[in-house]
Amino acid sequence: MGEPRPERADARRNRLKVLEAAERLFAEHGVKNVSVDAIALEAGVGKGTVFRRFGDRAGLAVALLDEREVELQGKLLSGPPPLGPGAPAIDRVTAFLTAYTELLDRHVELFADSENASDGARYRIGSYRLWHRHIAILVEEARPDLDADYTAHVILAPLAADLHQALREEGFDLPRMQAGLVAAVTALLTA
Amino acid sequence: MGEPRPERADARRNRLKVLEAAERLFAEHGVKNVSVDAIALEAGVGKGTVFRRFGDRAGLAVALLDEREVELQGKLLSGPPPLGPGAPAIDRVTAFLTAYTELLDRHVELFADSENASDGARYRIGSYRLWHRHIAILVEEARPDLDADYTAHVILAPLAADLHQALREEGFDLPRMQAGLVAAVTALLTA
DNA sequence: GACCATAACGGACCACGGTCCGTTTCTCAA
DNA sequence: TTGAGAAACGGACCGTGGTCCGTTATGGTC
Repeated sequence: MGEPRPERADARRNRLKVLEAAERLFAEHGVKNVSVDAIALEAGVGKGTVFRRFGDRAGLAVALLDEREVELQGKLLSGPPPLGPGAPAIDRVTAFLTAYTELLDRHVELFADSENASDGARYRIGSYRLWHRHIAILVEEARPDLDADYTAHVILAPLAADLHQALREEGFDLPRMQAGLVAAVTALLTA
Repeated sequence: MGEPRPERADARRNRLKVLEAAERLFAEHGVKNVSVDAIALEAGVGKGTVFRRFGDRAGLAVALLDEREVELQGKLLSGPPPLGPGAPAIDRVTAFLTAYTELLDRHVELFADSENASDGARYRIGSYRLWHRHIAILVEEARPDLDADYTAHVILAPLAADLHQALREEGFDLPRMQAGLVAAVTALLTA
């Protein structure tokens, strides 16, 4: 890990152009109907630039989600309870699941794209790691007899974007899923 | 639903050739290092034939998994307890999860491929449907106060192949995951 | 056996994600 | 200001999944 050199001016310029172009095209045509070529074109940038910057298509989606996720992360780490510290574990988990599903529901397509990293990149990126650690700590608090690390993955699994999307299409609405999830996880964490 | 016309002789011949070729190549080079072109070539068949028959890459994986899954399905529906009918719901769910994770662990790559149907095809195919219905019935039996339909999806979510794969790579072994899953689901289904 | 409707075949073709590498732009220090 | 080294650019290029449609095999009928 060397020092992270400041971002070069042209790099920053292009990064913003790409993000902006992607947001525009995604909003207009739907995430999955927009190719990376199209984004590069709209941004007035070479395709190689997009990949250099974001790694792959999923990375671009991650970048677009980032600011919304960061907001939630901030609330978890230092916001008011029950999302932030200071409430019982079950309440905090419930608050997290509710907030996350809200976010997920509003940006399913983007999440779906961001989770599609053929290899398991999804489980290695920062935000998943953070959600996982957060939940694991709360599991440990509520049910020290369980395998907190693994159980946290179990709790996060139903938040997969493709499942959410499929269930929406099957007629489930958000409140029903939130209620179901909270009920399940509450049962799980109540000794 | 019209009558399903018997399979034509050449079609059957080619179907078997493709399945056989795929199995061979997958075993030798790893599922994700084998292209559909390569399979068609090895099978001595046009690429179009493969797609006509199996729809897409995921469909081919599904076909390869089919016989193993059918075996488990049979045991669920009419085998001896606790997998089959006649045991308490929790025991049946436990037995199912144990058996399924066994299967999943043995064929992760294939499962991963089969679940990669960019759109949510995964949740629409027969086997998922069947697992879901099975679990939903047992949830209903054990915890009639829960939303059985949705809860069944929650219980199946941790069985996603990409998660399983990622956790294996992170050092979790099968018994640990089985134990964790059974513990979680037991807690969930115990009122 | 000849004929026909129909289903299956197969490979050229396309779009897309991702890589590569010669060219351009930036930064910073002298 | 300039020059050198590093970093970023960008578009030609590649492999892959998936489609299309003219050609060929199949199996029933007379």
